[in-house]
Amino acid sequence: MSRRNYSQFCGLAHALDVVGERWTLLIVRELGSGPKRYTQLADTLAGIGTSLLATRIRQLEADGIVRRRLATDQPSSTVLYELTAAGRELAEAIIPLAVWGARHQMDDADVDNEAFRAEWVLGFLVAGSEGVSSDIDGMYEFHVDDSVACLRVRDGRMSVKTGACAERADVVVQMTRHVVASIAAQRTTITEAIAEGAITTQGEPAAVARLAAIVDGRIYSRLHAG
Amino acid sequence: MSRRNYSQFCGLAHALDVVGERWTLLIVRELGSGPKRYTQLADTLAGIGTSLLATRIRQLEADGIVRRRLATDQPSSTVLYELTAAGRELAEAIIPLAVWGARHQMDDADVDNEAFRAEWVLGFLVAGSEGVSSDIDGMYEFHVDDSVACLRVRDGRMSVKTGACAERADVVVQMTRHVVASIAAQRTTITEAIAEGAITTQGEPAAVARLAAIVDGRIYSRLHAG
DNA sequence: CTGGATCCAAGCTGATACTG
DNA sequence: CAGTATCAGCTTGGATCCAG
Repeated sequence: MSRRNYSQFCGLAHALDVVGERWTLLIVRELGSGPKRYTQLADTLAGIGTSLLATRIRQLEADGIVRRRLATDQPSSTVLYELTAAGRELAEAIIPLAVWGARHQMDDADVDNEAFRAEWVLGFLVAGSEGVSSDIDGMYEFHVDDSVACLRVRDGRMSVKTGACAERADVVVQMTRHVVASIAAQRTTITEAIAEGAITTQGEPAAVARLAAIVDGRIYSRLHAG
Repeated sequence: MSRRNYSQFCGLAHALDVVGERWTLLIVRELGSGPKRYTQLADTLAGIGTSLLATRIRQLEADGIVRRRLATDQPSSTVLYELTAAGRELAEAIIPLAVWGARHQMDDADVDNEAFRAEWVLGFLVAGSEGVSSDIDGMYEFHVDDSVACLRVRDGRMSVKTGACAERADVVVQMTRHVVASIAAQRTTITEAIAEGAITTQGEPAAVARLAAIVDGRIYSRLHAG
């Protein structure tokens, strides 16, 4: 009944005792961009199988990382899964790992053969809140191929949500996944890509420039630090 | 032959394709505190089994995270495993996850029944280099129960090594694992523990105070941020 | 000291079928 | 829609023994 565990008095070992099994961290990633329904998770996590997904969610609930909630605005008794406070901290804690993966383990060959979502690639922009000055606020809508996600910056913190922005976005940008791949791999910057026309933008030029500064500054301070 | 993979164009998914299997990240953690021999790894990672360890090391080598090297100062042809540049970046990227685990998933009940090493608990002090002003240098030797590790701070960066400091340490501190557990869980600070006599110190009072400020400041800025 | 080989147990995948 | 149940087949992991 009790899961396999490492039995080491070490933060990493304890973290992996809880979220080290296959699929578990990807579920946390999914819920990091807003509450989701069971079938939404099953769709996005292609290959998990309904039985294993149910098991993983149960484990995450038992460990206080995920909470189930009844959607109030939905017609029937639709269940929503959302992160607890500890779960949100976990979702932030894995961002450096995601950035590492984007930088070191993703190459162009993958782009066309893999599943893709805009919110997955926005994730690495949310790398910590301390770098963004708290007077920059904004809603930025990203269209990558046919996928849409919303990046919100407020009070020096960033958050990502699946789908279009709820309110009107300050800036709407459109690009292909190949452009995203180039930026992730640091072969180009968002500023360059906009200048070259690889990214089309709608919105005030000042707001666009602000977004570009955030993203490029973020990427460089993060990845060129080491 | 090729490993199971998630097939998602996402940094986290790609990172987990490479280091998501059981034991892999713990091997990276071990090599984060200095190069190690095969048997050292096998000893520390109790339960892994020699065959699986060999497989994991081979995978990490193939993925450019670990490199093998012949120890020049050793008698025979002893092999040493060490992290590559990408591996060191990975070791840094998983520190927030380790901090999360220490904060949320470790409680007192574990302390006596689990394996323990001083370098494991020093790991969460190394949480990023940007917080330490670059004029603080020092070598701090930690004795926790019978385990010894060395924390070095230089040029605003921290690093952890297994065993006693190579050079003479500025400060030597001695404590039990229970005190470490209390600090990790934020039930006390290192400053308080020293004042109460739960930690004994050797070295100049000014250097001790500097260490205390580093550790306590680091913990609080990291964990009270969210 | 560094692993390879082996055997068995545990975990994962995929499919299908069934319930409130 | 939101799961649970089951089951066969495959892949991984664990433990022990053994070889260069």
